[in-house]
Amino acid sequence: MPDTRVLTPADALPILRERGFVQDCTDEAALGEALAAGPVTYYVGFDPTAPSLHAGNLLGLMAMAWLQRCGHRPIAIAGGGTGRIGDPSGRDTERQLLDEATLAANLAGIRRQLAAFLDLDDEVGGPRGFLVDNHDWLKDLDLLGFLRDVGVHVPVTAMLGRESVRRRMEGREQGLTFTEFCYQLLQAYDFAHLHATHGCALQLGGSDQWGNITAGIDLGRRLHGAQLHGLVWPLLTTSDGAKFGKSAGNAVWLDPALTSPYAYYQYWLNAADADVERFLKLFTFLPPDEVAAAVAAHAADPAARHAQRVLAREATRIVHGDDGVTTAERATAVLFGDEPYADLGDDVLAEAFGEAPTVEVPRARLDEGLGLLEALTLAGASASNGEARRLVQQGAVRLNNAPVADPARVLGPGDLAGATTLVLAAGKRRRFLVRFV
RNA sequence: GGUGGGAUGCCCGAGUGGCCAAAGGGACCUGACUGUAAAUCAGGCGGCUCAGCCUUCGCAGGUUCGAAUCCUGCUCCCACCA
Repeated sequence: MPDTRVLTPADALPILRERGFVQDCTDEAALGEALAAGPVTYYVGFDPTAPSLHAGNLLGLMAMAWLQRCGHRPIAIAGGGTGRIGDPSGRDTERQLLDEATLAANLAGIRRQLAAFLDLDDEVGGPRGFLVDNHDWLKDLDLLGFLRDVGVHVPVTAMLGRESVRRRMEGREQGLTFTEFCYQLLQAYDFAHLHATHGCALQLGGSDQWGNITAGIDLGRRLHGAQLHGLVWPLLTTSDGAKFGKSAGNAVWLDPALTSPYAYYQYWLNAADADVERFLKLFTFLPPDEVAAAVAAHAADPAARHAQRVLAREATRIVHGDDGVTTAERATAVLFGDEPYADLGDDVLAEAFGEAPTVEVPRARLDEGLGLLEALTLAGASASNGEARRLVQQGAVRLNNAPVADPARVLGPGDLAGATTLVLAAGKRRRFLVRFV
């Protein structure tokens, strides 16, 4: 249920604060006044080093969405220009540079995903908001002009004082290349440029971006006499210390081809009790009273995980729509029930297990008898037959949802759950389809 | 440039001639409990045709009945000195 309150520009800062997006900001009174005075154009940068945005980008996406709902005007920058350089903040080694084709593909993917959160115009400079690639203006900078017009306003002492630079300079092994050193200058230039060309007055980012953001505010003042604002959200961790946005060590992507709607839904459904309220505020558009209601219902009966279900449903809906939610919930219902699978049509299997990895094996293998261990390895449930053997011996393996305890078990045509398919499970959650063709 | 020290399984890190497929920890996988959680407990964690066998301890050779452990050369890393 989306928030049906009518939001005004003045609501922006209180909402962001209430929902946990504000770790720090520049002069809060001035920022509040600017936002209250009418639509403010703001920007958030996205790293184009991957073909899809991921859960770690959600804070920025949600913050942008709230601001737009309050009537402000978003600019999303895909850092196609700075992505060619690499931000030294928060990393100890020089980043790998990307080639042009990869960057172009990544930008296209990001553009599609932004549409789920923001209402953007197609053309740069549009009134509703838009996506730009900072490569568009950075590529044309000429060195002499840049040094004369911009460089004279940049005190090197400030650049040297930044935490990210100092740490690298003090590091015995690392050092810092000139290219990396200039990264903050380019990002600062972005902000000043967006102010000059589109009236952008606010930059948001993760708290690790604070230095880069204030650098841009400085440059905007020196270059254009502008008063710019900055706001950063906290870096997220989960209560059990795992990295936020990682599932079994893998990133949780927004692209359904990389992380299925089912897997995405499951990520949120598995949120720890201690995290769920925070996540409801950050990653759904539910109004505060509904968040409170979900949390209260959960506290009354933790085993039902009401709050996690609400979180999973709403978060999945934002990215994958109602259809994604339906698919994910249906798959969840079948996968976590404990009926043996028998006499199922292949279409039913495909529907229920569409999310599971599938391998195709020649039909003859089944007719002549296929060893269970080999089947597990073929399906990807185990890395070797030895591992498959261990899984069986530990009682982790189920065939069509019925436990199998014999490592020497041989699969035959009678083990099919449908016309061509059987379902192997390793543990409670990992399912694999084997299709015989 | 000199002098020492080191390179071990996904990561960290023991091991200085046989009892070593290699201690311990982490990560990860599985089971029990539970709520598809957390915490806890238990098992597993090189490969195989698995009570046995095969291949691993930077790389290449050598000594020995037998080497991760000793010797030689090579590659890379670290510390201190200059």
